[in-house]
Amino acid sequence: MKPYVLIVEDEDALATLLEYNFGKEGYETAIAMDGEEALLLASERTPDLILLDWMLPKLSGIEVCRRLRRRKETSKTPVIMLTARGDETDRITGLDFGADDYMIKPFSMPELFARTRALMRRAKPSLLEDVIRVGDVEVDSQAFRVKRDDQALHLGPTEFRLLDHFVRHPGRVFSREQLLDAVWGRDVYVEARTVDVHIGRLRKALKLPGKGDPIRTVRSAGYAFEAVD
Amino acid sequence: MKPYVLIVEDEDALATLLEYNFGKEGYETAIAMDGEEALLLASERTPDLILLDWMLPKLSGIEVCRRLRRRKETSKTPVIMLTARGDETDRITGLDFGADDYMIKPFSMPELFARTRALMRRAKPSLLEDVIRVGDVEVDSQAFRVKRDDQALHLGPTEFRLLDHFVRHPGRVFSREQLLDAVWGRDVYVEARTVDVHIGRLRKALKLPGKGDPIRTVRSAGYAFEAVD
DNA sequence: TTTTTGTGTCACGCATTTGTCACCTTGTCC
DNA sequence: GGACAAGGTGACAAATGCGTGACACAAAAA
Repeated sequence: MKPYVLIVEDEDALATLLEYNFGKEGYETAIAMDGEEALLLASERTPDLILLDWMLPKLSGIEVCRRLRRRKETSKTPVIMLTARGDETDRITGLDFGADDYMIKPFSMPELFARTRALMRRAKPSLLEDVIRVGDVEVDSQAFRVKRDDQALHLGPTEFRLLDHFVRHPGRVFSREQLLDAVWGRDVYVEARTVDVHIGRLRKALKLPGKGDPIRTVRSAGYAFEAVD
Repeated sequence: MKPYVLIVEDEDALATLLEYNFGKEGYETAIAMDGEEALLLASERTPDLILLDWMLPKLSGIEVCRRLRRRKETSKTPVIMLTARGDETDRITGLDFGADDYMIKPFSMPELFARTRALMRRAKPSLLEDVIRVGDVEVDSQAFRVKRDDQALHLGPTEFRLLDHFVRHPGRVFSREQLLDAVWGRDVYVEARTVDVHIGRLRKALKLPGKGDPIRTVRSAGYAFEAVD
């Protein structure tokens, strides 16, 4: 559903400000207060964008960036460096340590959003698009509408978010835990089997006479959404 | 919605002056200080008009113009070139690089506004109009009048602003918080549920015998305004 | 002033949605 | 086939979200 932004910043005030503004702008956020926590959170759920402070306790921003790049999942995740004026500005400008962009504090929120969107558009355009089609299924996340074969369907909120997530990552298999993280949120506790029930409900809602089931069950692994015609 | 003007100008003083004057004239503005930023901003939100300096760092105005024309969204966006006297005036006069008009610095604001309006009227007349129609609902934001099926309706101020906002973004779902921001203002504190009450009042005010409800409730997400007949 | 109109909250009722469980079906491995 | 594990699903109580009438208060009009 929403793009997931990892904020790595040890200044409480700035971290909170970023979280507030990104939340309002429609992003899901998580905050890491130091480099180690950042790597941990990033491995728990792959972020769609990372805001990375240059000066950090435990591990420097550069080091975090380097390690993120070494991992397969985050090797291409957009990273925006946040630096204070004077932090070896020239080296930062080179961006030769793997960041995609940088902002010098203090910066304006609109500009940060602009760069954020630009980077995400480059990396994962589907995250910013409003209407996505997979096979005969069309999801409009701006109007909150779902169609199959131009037939409007009614989904509950959770089913909608679930489908939205699937449709943005077509073909990929998600475990129940991953789906819980992505659709329900990291903090709520729900039984893993609850996912099954919602998958069932989503299947029922997407059912059309003569049409196949676009959700594939991968035994002992999870579920995937695939195009059918 | 105000027309959105992208100002591409590297001279700080002129850029600020343009922003100030266009803001006062009722336009939304953004400033790009070089060619790359211009392309970035233009892709971020499609402008309704572009003021483009001829001499720019990184990418020349001509090159920017060419690239804008290549993109689908900006292929027909009006572009006014701003040139200093002597900048190969003859070639510029040809306008063969894709601009729609040009002004030689220093120029007079009223003349710039006149050309701006002329170009925008040609490209997108609806932006200059005050009355917007969605389905059978007509809103005149200048005269503060609302009609449905040519039947004049009476709305309170808040209902009017709410409808005005909706009508400018038909089909899109807005959360209560977004509506509070857009209609009440970012700074005032009102309960989110207050939006519900006003939605109810707006619905009642728009009710006409035999006519459907143009406001759609999206459970756990917000409200959207849609054309009905 | 009195009257009218508009605004923001609240509380109650109702319908939908949700998470969980229990029981059933299906798949897999020996 | 039998035994076990994993997935499907109907049922249901609880939670959630929404619509609305009522009300107090403020601002504007008369």
